[in-house]
Amino acid sequence: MANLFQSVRGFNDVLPPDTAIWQHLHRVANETFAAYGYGEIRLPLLEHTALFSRSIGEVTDIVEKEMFTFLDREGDSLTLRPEGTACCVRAGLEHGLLHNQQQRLWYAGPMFRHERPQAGRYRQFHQLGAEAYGMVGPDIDLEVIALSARLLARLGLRDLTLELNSLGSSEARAAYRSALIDFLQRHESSLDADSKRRMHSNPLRVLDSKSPQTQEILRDAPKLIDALDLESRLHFEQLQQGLSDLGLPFRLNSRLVRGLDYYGRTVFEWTTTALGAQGTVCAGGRYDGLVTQLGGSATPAVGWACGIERLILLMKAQGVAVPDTAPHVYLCWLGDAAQREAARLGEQLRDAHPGLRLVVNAGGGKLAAQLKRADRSGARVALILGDTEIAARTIQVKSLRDTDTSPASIPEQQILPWSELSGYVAGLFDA
RNA sequence: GUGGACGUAGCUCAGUUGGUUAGAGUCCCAGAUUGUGAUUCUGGUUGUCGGGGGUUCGAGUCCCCUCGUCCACCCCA
Repeated sequence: MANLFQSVRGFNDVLPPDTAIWQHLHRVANETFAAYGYGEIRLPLLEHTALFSRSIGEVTDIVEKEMFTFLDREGDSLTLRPEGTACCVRAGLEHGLLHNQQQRLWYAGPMFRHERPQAGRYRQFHQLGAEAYGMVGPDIDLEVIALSARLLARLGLRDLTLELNSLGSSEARAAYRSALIDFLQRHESSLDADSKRRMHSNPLRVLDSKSPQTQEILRDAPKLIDALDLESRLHFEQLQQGLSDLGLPFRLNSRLVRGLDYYGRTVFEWTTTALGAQGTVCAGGRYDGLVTQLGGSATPAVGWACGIERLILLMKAQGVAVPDTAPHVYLCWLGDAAQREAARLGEQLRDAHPGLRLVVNAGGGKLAAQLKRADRSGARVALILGDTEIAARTIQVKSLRDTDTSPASIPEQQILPWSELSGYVAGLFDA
């Protein structure tokens, strides 16, 4: 059947088997951020367009061609947020969170970029981010990286690489930038087309080029690491020392740069080879200039963002176990009297056991059909209530799964008086 | 945004050089079993062949346009 409507391209639904993974991820994120004293900030999806063009950079691809921007009824230019950091700084300034103080914040939610969709890259995608304000030293860089490492580990992800680089102070970077442009101009004829274009718009990104020929030329290019100012070099060395102290392995990558203009000094990425071209799962760095750029007083800041869809793809690829959400119990009934009794018993059991997941059969059906639903629901046991049971104030308990994991094995089928039902059910979960 | 592959039942897919009424498995429903699932057997339902246009006596099959998915690039989380 051809559907009358379908979702907008790159905007996806998340359906029940998958929502369990999303919920698990959010639960783990919540706990991990709490473990480091980070508070959640909830931000609107829509901002004034200028917020992003001023922070991300006028000539970046995001601002030039990827934003969902429109005029509202009053003629104001609004944009669905393409990233969270600028929004977070805006909120921090608006509510006075950043002036002369420290803040540890995190956020999660949808972001919007008008790109050609691909697995792990959608027009509405979701990010999970950390932001720390008001701390200059490498200790906070270390903290946010350790936090990201712990989050990824708690999600059960393996074989990730932490890549690390320093972009230096803005002065050092500006000097390096012109040195690099000089170098690139001398080799312009040998560069690939993309790099020629980027040479002027964002020369640092040429370092990232995938063209082997360009990479060959870049071997003789001036190195960013050699251009670092003394203070940035010290900062970077102390961060590396800290990572070693915590036993967090990393790989120095002098080609690691950022697409967004506001980064300086520390930049890092967690990458995987398991996701094709969408290999970056988490990326971040320091952006000491951003708060000033958006009208606040000078405030150092460092943070990162994870792509939730990519984390979930990776969790699936690596077969990460997610807590079971199947019901514990499926209650079958036969006849009108049993139906009423089943509804009453179901509510009673839910009162007694707030963690219990219990489905009461609905929509009728003969016992075979009800048991089939019970089986397909994933429930561990089915309860059966008919006229015979009601007369005796009992209920039949039928085991639907092999329970070889529990030493006190459940007999396949037994009859329990109502008075013992609650105690029996308690043994089915939270073990 | 650029290049390429693919769209057939709810799901996974077959469908010959264009040829009658488009198939399989699975799922779902019913029965074998008036109250016992997952196994078995029998029967049944499910399609504007992504959409529109064209060529043809005839199009799932060929052509054009369009929408969508995927892969790579670009970019990025």
